[in-house]
Amino acid sequence: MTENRKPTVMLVDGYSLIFRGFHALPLLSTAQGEYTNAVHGFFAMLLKALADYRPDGLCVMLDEHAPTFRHALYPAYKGTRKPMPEELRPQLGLVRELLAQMGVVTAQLKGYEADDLLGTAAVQAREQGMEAYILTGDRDSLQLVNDKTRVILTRKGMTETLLLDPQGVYDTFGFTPAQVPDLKGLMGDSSDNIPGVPGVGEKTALKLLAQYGTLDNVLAHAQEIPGKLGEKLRAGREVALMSRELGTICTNAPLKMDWASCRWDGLAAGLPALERYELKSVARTVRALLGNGAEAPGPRSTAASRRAGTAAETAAAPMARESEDALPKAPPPVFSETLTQPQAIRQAAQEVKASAWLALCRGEEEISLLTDGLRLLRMPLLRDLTGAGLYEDDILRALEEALACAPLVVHGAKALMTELASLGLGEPHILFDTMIAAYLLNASQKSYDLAATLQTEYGAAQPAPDAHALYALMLRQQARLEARGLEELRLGMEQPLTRVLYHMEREGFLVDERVLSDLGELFGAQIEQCRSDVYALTGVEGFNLNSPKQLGEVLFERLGLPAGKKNRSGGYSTDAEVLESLRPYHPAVEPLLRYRRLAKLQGTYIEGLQKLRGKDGRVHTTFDQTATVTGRISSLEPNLQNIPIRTEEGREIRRAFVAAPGCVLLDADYSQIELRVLAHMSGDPAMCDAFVKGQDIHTRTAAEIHGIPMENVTPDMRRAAKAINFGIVYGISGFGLARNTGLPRREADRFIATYFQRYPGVRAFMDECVRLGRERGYAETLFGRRRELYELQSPSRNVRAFGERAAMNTPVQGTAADIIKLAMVRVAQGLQEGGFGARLILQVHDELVVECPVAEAAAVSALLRNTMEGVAGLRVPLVAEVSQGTNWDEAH
DNA sequence: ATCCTCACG
DNA sequence: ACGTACGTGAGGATA
Repeated sequence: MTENRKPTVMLVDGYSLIFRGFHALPLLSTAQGEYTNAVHGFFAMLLKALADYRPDGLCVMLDEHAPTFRHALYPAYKGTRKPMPEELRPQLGLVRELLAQMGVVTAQLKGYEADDLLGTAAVQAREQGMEAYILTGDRDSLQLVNDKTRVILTRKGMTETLLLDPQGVYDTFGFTPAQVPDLKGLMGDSSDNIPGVPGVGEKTALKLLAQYGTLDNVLAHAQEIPGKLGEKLRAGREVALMSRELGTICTNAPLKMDWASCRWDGLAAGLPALERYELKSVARTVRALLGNGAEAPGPRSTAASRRAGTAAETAAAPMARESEDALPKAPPPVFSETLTQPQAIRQAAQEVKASAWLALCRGEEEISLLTDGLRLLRMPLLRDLTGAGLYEDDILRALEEALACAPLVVHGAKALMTELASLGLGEPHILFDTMIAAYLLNASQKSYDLAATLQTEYGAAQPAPDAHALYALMLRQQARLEARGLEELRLGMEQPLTRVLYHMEREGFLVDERVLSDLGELFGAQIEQCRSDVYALTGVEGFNLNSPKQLGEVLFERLGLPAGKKNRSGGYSTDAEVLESLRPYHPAVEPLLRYRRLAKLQGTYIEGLQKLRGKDGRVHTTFDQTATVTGRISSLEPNLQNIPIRTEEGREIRRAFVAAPGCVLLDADYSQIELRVLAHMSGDPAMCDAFVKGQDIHTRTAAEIHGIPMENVTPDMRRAAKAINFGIVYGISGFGLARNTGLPRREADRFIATYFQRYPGVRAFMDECVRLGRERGYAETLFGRRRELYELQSPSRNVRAFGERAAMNTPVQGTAADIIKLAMVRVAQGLQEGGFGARLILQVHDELVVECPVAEAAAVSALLRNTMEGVAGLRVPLVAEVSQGTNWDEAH
C-alpha cells in the first residue's frame, strides 16, 4: 500500500445485510429449488461496499443462535421476534459457505450479538491505529461512530448507502452517537422488544435528549419536568436504565481480532460456487472487483490464523451435505470444440482471458480448458505450440496472459506451475487443486493421478479426463470437503503450501561438487580396502557383498556363524542388527559393517547427488504433497529428507550442502514437536508441566518413572526414558521397546506400566484415539486432517494391532506435520512481506532450511523462530531453535 | 516388480 | 499363542 493513509477494515453486520436482502428481493431460486435472494442481496451490498471503499481488511460478524447476556438481563429480550421464514433459514448457511470459500473471515461468539462483535472489533482496530467501516442496515450501530469508526448504512434500494461520521449522524438523525443508547433507554425498541419508558416515543425522547443531553441528566431532572411526562419518567427510571443497558453495544467482548487474516483477496475462490448457485451477477461483480483491484492478491490467510486469531470464536459451521445423492453435478458444457487453427486458438485465447476462472486439464495429446461460460475448448498441448511453427508467438502470449490472470481449477497445481515455468510462462493463480482435494479426502491412495482420482470419485462410470470432468470433480470434492470440515485445510494450508513448495523446488540447494568428489575418492578407497579385508578374512573371494543372498551363504553356511532372524522370503537376514550381534564371532564382520555403511553413503548420496546436481550447481528436489498417510510431505529425486547425520562419516556429506556466496544457511528446528503435540492433545498434567517449565523431557520422564529427583537421573536412565518417549509416540509395545533398548522384555513391560501410571493422561488419550478410530473409522489431527483406518476392521489381529498403533501415532505425527506446514506458509509470507532476499529451500519434517543473505541473517532468524513458535497456540510452548553456518552440517 | 537394506524424522 | 514399534525414499539384487 503506497497511499499515505491509515489501514482500514470493513466490519460487516452479516445478518443485517442478509435480512435486508431477503426482504428487498423477490424469492429467487436455483434450478434445483434452492432460494438465493438473501444471498444475492447480501453479496450485492457487500461487494458494492468493497468496491466503493476498498478497505484493507474485511471481517463479517454473525450472530450465534443462542441466548445472549441481554437475555440474562431481560428474558423477554427479542421476545417478539417472529420465527425466521423457512425460505430464509437455509440461505444463512449458504452465505457462510460462500464466505468460507472466498476465504473471508467470519466471527461469531456465543452469548454475544453481531453488534457486540462489531463494536469490539472497531475498538480494537482503533487501538491499533486503524480505521473501521461498519457496514450494516441497523441504526443501533450508529452509537459506535467516532472519529476513527464510521458506519456505512444501507438504505432502501440496497445499493444505496450512507457513510456516516459523527457529524453526519447528528445532521441526519438529530442525535449524537453517544445518545443512541440513551434514546433506546427512553423510547425502547419494538423490534428487539426493549420496553423503554412507557408513553415515551421517538419525538419525546429526542426532545428530552436535545434539552438535557443524556439519559442520566434527564432522570436527574425528572423532578422538574412537569405534567404526565414527568410522572412517566419518574416511574420509568428503572426500566429506562435497563433499556439503555440492553441497547448498549458491548465493546469488550472476548474476541481477539487477527487482522492479518482478515483479507478479501481470495474472493475468486468462491466463483465456482457462485456459478453453482446461479448467482451470475454476483460472480460478475466479483470478477469486476478483482479485475479492477489495484493490489495484487497476496498469500491467503491460514487456518490457524483464523482459529487462533479469534480464540473465543467458534468456527463457521459448514453446511452438512453427507448425502451422496445430493452432490452437485456440473452442468454440461454449452459448447465443446477442438481447436487446431491459429485463428481459432487466438480467438479462444481472448475468451479464455476474459473468463473469471478456468478449469485446465493437461492430457497426453491435448490440453482442454473450460471457461466460466462453460465452453469446453480443446487444443494441442502447450508444448507443441512452440514446435511446428504452426502457432505464432502472439497465441502463446495470449494464452500466457489468460493463464496468468484467470484463477485455475487444475489437477496437480505444482507440476503445472513447473511446466508453465519451463515454457517461460508466468505463475498462475490456483483456485482449486483436485489432486490436493483427493488427498485430503483420502490420504491412503496409492496414486493421485487424475485417472485414479476420477476412479475413486466415480467408480467404473468415470468420465473421460478433460477440463469439464475436472470441473465436475471439483464440485463433488468441494461438497465432500465441506461436509467434513476440510475446506479450511485446503484453502488455508495445503493449497498455499503448494506454492511455497514450488518455490522451494525452484530454488534448490547448492551442492559443492568439490566436497562431494573428495569425499567420494576417500570413501572409494576405504570401500575397496573393506572389500578385500572381508574377502581375506572370510577366505571367500569375489562374492557380491551387496547381495544379501550370497552374503548369507558365506556367513551362515561356509563360516557357520549363528544365524539370527530370517527375512520375509525365508533367507538369512544380514541386516546391521544381525551383523552387529556377529561382531564378536568373526573378524570379517567389522570390515563388512564398515563396507555396508560406506557403500550406502557412496551409492545413494555421493553418486546419487552428483547425478542430480543441475547446471546451476544446485539439486532441485521434488516435494510430494500427497505421498504420506499422516500429512507429512516427502522429498524425492533426490530425497533431501534423509541426508545422513547420525554417523560421523555420513555427517561429512552435509558439508557439501552449502550457502551461495554472500549467504548463510539458517537451520530452524522444532524442539520435541511430537511430544509437545502429545502433551497438548492428551492434556496430561505432568507432561504439560515439563514443557511449560522448559524441562528436558527425557530427564523428566526418567525421574517420573523411577520416582527420583531430576538431578539424580543418570545418562542410562535418560536414554531408556528417551526410548520410551519415542515408543509412546509410535504406539508402544513391550516387545518393541525391549528390542530397541536391549532391555529384557519383562523390564520393558514394567517400564511401560510405570510410565502410564505417571502419565495417566497419555494413556487416556491413546485409549481414546483407538476408541475413536474404531467408532469413526479414521484418525484425526488437531487441524481436522483425517487418515482412514481400514486396518481396524481386519480379521487379522496383527493387522488390527497395526491399525491401533496408527490410530495413536497419526494424530501426533499428523498434527506436527500440520504445524510445520502452516509455519512454512507463514514464513514464506513473512519473507515476502518483509522484502527479504532469504528463501526457504528445504523442510525435513521438523526442520526448515533457509538460504539467507548475510546481512539479513539476524532478522530472518528472528522471523523464523517467532513464526514457527507462534503458529499453533498449544497449551504448551512450541520451541524452535535457529542456528546458522555456511554449510548444512555447521548450521544444524 | 519386489525384496532387502538403510538413510532420515 | 501370536508377531509388533510410527512415517518415508533410494539403490542394488533378484525374480
